Formats: sequence, C-alpha cells, structure tokens
Amino acid sequence: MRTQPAVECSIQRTLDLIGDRWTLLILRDLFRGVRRFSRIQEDLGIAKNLLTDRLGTLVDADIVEKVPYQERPVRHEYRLTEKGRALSPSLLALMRWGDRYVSGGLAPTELVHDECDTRLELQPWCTTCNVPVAPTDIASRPGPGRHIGTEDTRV
Amino acid sequence: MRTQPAVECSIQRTLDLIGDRWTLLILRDLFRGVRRFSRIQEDLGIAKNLLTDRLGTLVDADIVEKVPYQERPVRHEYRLTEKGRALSPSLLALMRWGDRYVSGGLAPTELVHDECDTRLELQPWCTTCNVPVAPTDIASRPGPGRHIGTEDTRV
DNA sequence: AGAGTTGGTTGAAAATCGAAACTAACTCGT
DNA sequence: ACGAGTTAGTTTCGATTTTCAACCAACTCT
Repeated sequence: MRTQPAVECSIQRTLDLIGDRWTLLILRDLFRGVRRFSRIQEDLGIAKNLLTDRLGTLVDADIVEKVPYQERPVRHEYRLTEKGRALSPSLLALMRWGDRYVSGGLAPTELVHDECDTRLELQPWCTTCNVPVAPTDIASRPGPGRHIGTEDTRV
Repeated sequence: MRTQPAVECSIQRTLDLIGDRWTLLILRDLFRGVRRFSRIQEDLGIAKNLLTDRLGTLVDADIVEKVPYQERPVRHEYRLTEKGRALSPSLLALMRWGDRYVSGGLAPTELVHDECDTRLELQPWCTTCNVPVAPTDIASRPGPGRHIGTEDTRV
C-alpha cells in the first residue's frame, strides 16, 4: 500500500507553484495588461502583503519579472516571462470551461482566432493522427520521468 | 477608478469553484481512476475533513457524482460527470506546462491518444478554420457576457 | 510646506487547515 | 457470537494562513 504523496506528477508540481487562490488570478491580470502592484491589488481585492508575497514567489520562479517603467521615483511593473506566457493555454482552458459550465454559456471575455474572429476552443490534439482527441479517447501512463506506481488508466 | 473585484470573468468564477490547493489534485486522481475516498486520501495526504468538504463541494457543483459501487455495506465512489470530464483540457494544460518548466522537460506521467499511443499536446483550436491556432494568432476581446472594462489585448 | 501617489511593511483578529481521536455500519474469520 | 478489520466519515483543537487596517518611505506636484 502506497503512503507517500504522489509528488512525481507535473500537475502537483505546477499546483505547488501557482495553485493557490490568488496566483492564477494575478497571472490573468498580467495577461490582460494589468501589471502594476496597486492596479492588481485594486482589481483583485487581494491583501497587499499577500500580493507582495505572491509576486515575490512568481519572480523567484521566473514566471514573472519585475522591470522598472520609470526612474525618479523608480517604479516597477510586473511582466510575464516566456515561462509565464506559456501558461496561456492553462488559463484559456480554465476560462472556456468557466464560460461553458459556470457562466451559463456566456463568455465575459473571449479569445478569438484573429484571422477569422472565431472564439477559440482548446483541444487535446494528437500530433500523429493530426486530429482533436475526445476525453474518452485519452489514456494515461507512466512517462519517461520518475513515476509513482499507478497502472495505466483510462480517463 | 474601479474598486469592485472583477467577478465577471470566467477564470475567476472557475477558480472560485476549483481553485484551492486540493481540488484540482482531487480531480486529477479521479481522472486517473482513483475514485474512492480512502484511496484519494492516502494518495494526496489530504486531511479527511478537507476531503469530505471538497468532494461535497464538487458534488454540489455537479462536477462529480457519488455513485454506489456495492450494497451491504453500501459504499460509494466518486465519478466525474460530463462537466467534470470537460476539465481535462485544463488539467492537461497545467500538466504539460509543469512537464516543460518544472519537471525539466520530463513527463512523469503522460496522457496519450489511446488509438495511436502518442503523447497529447494541447492546441487552441479554431472550429471555423478547423486548424490549430498558434499563440501569436490569438486576440482577446469583450464577449457577449458582461465585461469589466479592459480594452482588447493580445495574449 | 503640505497633499497625493506608489509600493510596500507590520501586527492583531479571523478564517482555514491538519493531525489525531472517535464514530458508525458493515464484513470476515473462528 | 466475538473480536478485528475496512470504509467513510465527524469532531476537536492547536497551528498556520489570510485579511484588515494602520503605518511608512520615497518621491512628485502645487
């Protein structure tokens, strides 16, 4: 019987980093162009000490960088790094799910394909078959990294 | 100057529901086929009272359903509903990000297309053009739902 | 000089979490 | 029928986190 927690999982590692109540909302603001301490704080209604703490964690993790936008007085803004920008599919996926299942089908904000203006969906995509894959056609298995013993399982 | 929190956002609404430290990990377990109270509890190392609470919230939100898997004694397991299964792109996105940026490129667990055994990627998908869309071809705009005043911004 | 803005820090109260003990319903072996 | 084991919780209480409000420092603007 396995007792130790399953830390050998990228979802867990990811959530250890950004899986608290505020961090993804802070990142959403950064994606939307809200980049300054006081603007984020007002927008989210987060306590300032927590915002200081979360931004510090994000900077330490190289997800966000603090760059001066003026001298005298020196003021900084927080910008997504490439690593941070790479979270856009995650945020898009959560947003589309919320549009559909929490906001009653309405999309308060939409992401669109700029060539044809169609609202985007996010699909698991098989690069071999070159087709979108439905949840029922997904299986999980231990990958090349270390893995804690779960046998292959259908999703 | 806007003071009220930006609740009119599907990301926020989604995170209000599943954005705490445990819920996405619980859902990950359900996707992996770990469906019983005690198995989830052991696997995650979550306190039992919290697991009770989180599962209750998920059941209330119709993301998970509690179904008996045996009579005498009646025992239940927790299964994803269609709404819950629809979170698979979000989990996959977080997992792939973690593979790349936290687990150093290794994938401790992979999700594969069961027909061809290829590891899945997540692609923004345009249902009109029927093609995958690159991050650089994505724009955001206020949608048909209520929106808090941010101008269009590129992601 | 005095008021305002930005980006914080500090401290105390309130909310939440975690670990362990306890409960309830039932089964199985003897 | 008795005692041990399993599953799925609930209760309790101390520890940790979060929130709220006040305070601070550097600088600008009038």
